[in-house]
Amino acid sequence: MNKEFALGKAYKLCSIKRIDRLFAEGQRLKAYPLTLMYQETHDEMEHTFQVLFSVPKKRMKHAHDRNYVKRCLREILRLNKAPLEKHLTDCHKKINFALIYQFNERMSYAELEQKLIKALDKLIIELTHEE
RNA sequence: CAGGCAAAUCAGUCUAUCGCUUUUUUAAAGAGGAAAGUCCGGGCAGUAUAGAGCGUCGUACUUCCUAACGGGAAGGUCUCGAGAAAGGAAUUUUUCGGGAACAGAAAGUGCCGCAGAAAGGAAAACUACCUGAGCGCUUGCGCAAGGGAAAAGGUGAAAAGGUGAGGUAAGAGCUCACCGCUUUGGCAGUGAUGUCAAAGGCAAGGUAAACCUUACGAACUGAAAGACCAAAUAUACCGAGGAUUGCAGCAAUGCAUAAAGGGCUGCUCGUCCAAUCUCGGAGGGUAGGUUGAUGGAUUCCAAGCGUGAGUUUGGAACAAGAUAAAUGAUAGACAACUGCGUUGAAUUUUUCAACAAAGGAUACAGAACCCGGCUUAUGAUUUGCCUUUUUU
Repeated sequence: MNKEFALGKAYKLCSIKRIDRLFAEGQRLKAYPLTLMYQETHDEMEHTFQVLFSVPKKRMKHAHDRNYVKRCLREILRLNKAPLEKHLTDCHKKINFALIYQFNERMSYAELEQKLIKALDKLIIELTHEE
């Protein structure tokens, strides 16, 4: 089976300690309506990055709306993660990052796709700059 | 045609591509009627607990159902609206549809604005009514202290039983009939209550969603509860083994080292204790993981019992288990439904049947230990009842 587009459990950032550290020490990258928190790491991981999706309850009151946005984000990342993965493999880097949705209403899949791809491009540029 | 109430059913299906979670991994399964609000009640778990009382909180017509409830079923009472019947009237009976925080006001305390003469002590005399000491004179009229009187007027949510008659100076349950009320007793009912009879001239108005009284119930916490496994690191503890020195000083001692002190002895050796190092064990326990946690007051079907909520017996089924939290995204098709139109029949407003362009799933909403309820949100269809409007 072609695993090119898979985004399984190993990609998920689950450890509470790592999440705490990410939010305490990580760097912030704004790409409205999304915010990325990212941090280079040396933890043992199967893949080049681990990610978590967050939609604040403050902004989206209903659970079904939050679920919808998270699903869309996950789906888009799944389909568009290739460039990021390639870059990280080339540089021999590993990162943890969080995707935070900072908008008060639901967006369509197409809109979100556009925004997220932009954000990922920005992230790659930032990572290059750091070197 | 529109609106309201009640009940029932459903909450899209299929295909392709790329994915997610779980498990017994060539495969199978994967959100709701409210998963929601977290408002009640239980299970489950931990902690506490001799018994009793006070306090606090909750509940409040009756009986029943239930694991339990503040939930439900059946019944009762009162009350509101509409209608009908009896009667001269007061009033009573009855039908249909709603509503009730529906225990106690004769244990005690508090409160009852404005209006009104008087609003709780069985109160109160403004107008009008009756009587009239006395005064004035035109001698049968006027004024009038005081007294009688709750019948009429007026005020109020409410004026102290009602209607009719007798009675009286005028009046009054003062007396009588009927109605209502209260008390007592009989009968019916498991009971709330109902009904019949007798007695009482009728007495202590409302407010308990004011304090309060009475009866019944409640120990507290909450799945982040609780139980278990357990790396790394450090280690009070246990066992085995190693090492126990160097420098300064007469010595005490000081310095160094991971550590090198004390008992037995005059001293050395030895041995014991302590300290220290290495290895092993053990314990608690962090990261992390397992469990709790999905087979149950379960669901469906049938039969019996019960007015009913329910319940008993038999048979069948296993139906999400995630944990920064899965159950999705994209594209297409189908279908419920709406139906521009076309054809046929009855007919010539229209009705019924068939075909059908086009539109076409859109509402409320996402399990977080599990159940029973309640409440709220909400799309569509069907059935029943009620109301309004228009047309014939």
